[in-house]
Amino acid sequence: MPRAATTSDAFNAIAEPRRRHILELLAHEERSVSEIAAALDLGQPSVSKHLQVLHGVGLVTQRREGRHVMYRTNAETVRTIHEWSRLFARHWRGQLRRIKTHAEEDR
Amino acid sequence: MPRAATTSDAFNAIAEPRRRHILELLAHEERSVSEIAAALDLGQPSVSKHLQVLHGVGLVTQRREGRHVMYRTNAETVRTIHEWSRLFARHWRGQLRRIKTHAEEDR
DNA sequence: GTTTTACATTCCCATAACGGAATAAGTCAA
DNA sequence: TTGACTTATTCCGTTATGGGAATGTAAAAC
Repeated sequence: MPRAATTSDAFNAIAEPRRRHILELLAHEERSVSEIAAALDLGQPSVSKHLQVLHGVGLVTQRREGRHVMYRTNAETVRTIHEWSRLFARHWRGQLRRIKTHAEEDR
Repeated sequence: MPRAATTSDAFNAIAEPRRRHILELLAHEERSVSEIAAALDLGQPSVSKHLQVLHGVGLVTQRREGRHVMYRTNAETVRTIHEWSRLFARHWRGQLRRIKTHAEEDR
């Protein structure tokens, strides 16, 4: 059995460093494909393909604006990752601080 | 250029669903390789290889106990994932609730 | 030392990835 | 319609994967 497809879920999609960069770039503002390619110094086909992967798992939204297609991070899906990793929050730092920081880190 | 190695960082290591299961299983208590294999219904070689990947990126710790090797999740490394995903917390839920929940979710 | 138990490490193969080049497809302007 | 521009989709070659079987290594029991 080979590795799971990058489009199988958000966890596989964010395994690629360039896709994480794209998500960071699109977190605050919409960008077109060519803008992303310029910002990350990548070829346009590569960027398009990365965006299809991200869109496939719901990590970005897509909106056509004339000839351009504007992409933006869908933070709600990133939240899936956040929630999963939060399962381990109870074990961050030593056991002593657990009670003290429980309210903030276990939230 | 192929996909990044599963051992390149924690993001790549947790892309595999079975490795996430292992981390969940080892979050609260140490387990030996054979116990993990039994719990997840996987072959021993597969489990060993997954554990090497997880250990390589610091997601689990390793301790020999006689013939057994005990593994346990290293939550501190999972925290890396948590912190990255937290970058997007500002965009969870609508803009209106942002101020109200800022203290808890942006922490 | 020999046997048993517990893990780790090959070897194998089918599958999928990534980037780049080339090409296709969709949109607007004249 | 033709042409310019922006994005999407093949096609290609290189590389890594995950599982199973077989094998290697390490530690305890006898």
